[in-house]
Amino acid sequence: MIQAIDRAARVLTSLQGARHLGIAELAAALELPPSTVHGIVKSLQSHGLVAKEPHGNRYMLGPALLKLSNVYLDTLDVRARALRWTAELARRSRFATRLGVELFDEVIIIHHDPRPDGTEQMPETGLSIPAHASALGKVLLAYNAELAQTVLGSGSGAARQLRALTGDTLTSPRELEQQFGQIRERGLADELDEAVLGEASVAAPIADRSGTVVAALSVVLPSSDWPADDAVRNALRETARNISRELGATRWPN
Amino acid sequence: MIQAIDRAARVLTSLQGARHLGIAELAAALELPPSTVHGIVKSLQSHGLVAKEPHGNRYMLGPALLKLSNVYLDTLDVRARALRWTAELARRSRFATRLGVELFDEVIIIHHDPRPDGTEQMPETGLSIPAHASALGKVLLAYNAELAQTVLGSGSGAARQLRALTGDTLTSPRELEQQFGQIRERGLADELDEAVLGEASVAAPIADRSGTVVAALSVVLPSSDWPADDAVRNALRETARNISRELGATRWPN
DNA sequence: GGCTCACATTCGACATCGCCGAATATTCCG
DNA sequence: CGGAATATTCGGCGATGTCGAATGTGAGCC
Repeated sequence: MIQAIDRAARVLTSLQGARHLGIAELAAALELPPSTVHGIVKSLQSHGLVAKEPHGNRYMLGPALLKLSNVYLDTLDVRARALRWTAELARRSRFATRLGVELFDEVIIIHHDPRPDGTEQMPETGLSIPAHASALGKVLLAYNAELAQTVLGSGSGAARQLRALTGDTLTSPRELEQQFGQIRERGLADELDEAVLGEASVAAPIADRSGTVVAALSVVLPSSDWPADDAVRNALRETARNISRELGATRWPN
Repeated sequence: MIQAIDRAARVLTSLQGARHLGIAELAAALELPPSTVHGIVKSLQSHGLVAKEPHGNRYMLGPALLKLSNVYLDTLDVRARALRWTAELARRSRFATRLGVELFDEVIIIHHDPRPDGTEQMPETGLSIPAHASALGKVLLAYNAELAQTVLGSGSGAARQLRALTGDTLTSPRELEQQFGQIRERGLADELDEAVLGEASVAAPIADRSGTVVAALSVVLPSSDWPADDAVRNALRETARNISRELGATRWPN
């Protein structure tokens, strides 16, 4: 791990959490001398990765990130191939759909089709949700033991507490692990009020050519509509299968 | 400029251009030994800024960029305040609108309202366009001499050629500079087929509390509808003014 | 309006940290 | 199954980034 790059990344992460920070604040956050932080920030700034706020002397994330992230989305094969299918799923199910991939202990939404009822809804692409608190995340965890290991805690019976987002968030690794067997069996994961109150979701795995689960697809429904009826669950499973097939998968988990 | 961070940023830029690259290809692009590049890439990877492609051994941009860019957009004051206004402008003008900020010699679109005719349109947020080939860019250049300096070439009468995107792109710094006076006078910049054939646009500056132009707003119209009629031009100017006012500007350029 | 303080920024010397070449492991070809 | 191209690991030398002190700058207070 190259020290300077590690520090630079931590600067970006700090700004991600705090939006606007001065050199001194950053220095405190990273436990480094201000002059050191200044050098890092200047380097990042010269590439547009951070920007100085117009008239203050604090720094914020920079516009280059937007360009990079746009290219990132374009390079994702899963996403490109999934778009048509998810739109169709949203239309048929009358619910919003999400496509997510893993980012450490979170799921990041790489595509979102709003619920097709004509209401204005905030686009969710780019949002990230703790893996253990979402149907998307549970799918990714259930099919990736290594990831589950790192998220749920170090190995054996460690009763590490996970972060609760609502009163219904499952915070015990054991409870979650118990769900994984069922998820693998049914090819679907459920979640009810675990990330956002009033919101539930069902997710299915998407596999690539090698059979690895590379993404998850979910439909999001009001908690009052939970559990989703079989028509929706089947449509979801079918859609995930079709996307997997398009990625070259010959067998898939569900 | 810290060397390691500079190199890391150049890795990201290379991946931005080429989508997928192996260590050897990256090493060639940056003119560095492969082992050096490997260290850099590994460091970036450990923060999710680059990712190894699922089964090849090439690297691509990573999901952390998406999360960062999402926060970047949330951080932008101009954007938050402009949203309501641009939606209204799109509705009234019946054209698509764009909000852009400067990123070196380009304009990056930080918000896009699709043309409200119900057709499916690709979202343009995150797209970047060379500053000299867009109405948005011309506005930003006209009101920022320092920026114009660096984009149009080093000072005096250097006849540096700018990149042509279409046959109609203005590639001579002199021609562009001549437009700037008019732009400042009218508070509007025009562009016709200079970035994309068949597409024209008109843009207006957005100023902040200190009177600095921090963003530009444009309406995009089919070339066949150019020049935009006065109703549209006035609505555009009004909208830009309203946004500026909301940012605390007491005087604005147009 | 002047003074003070806190913060950002610059600079240079020391020592650390990352760079690179060679060796090894791995993957992808034929 | 063999060979080549590529990714990856490792360690010693030296360039590079780090940090403390000095300077510049702005804001807030009396």
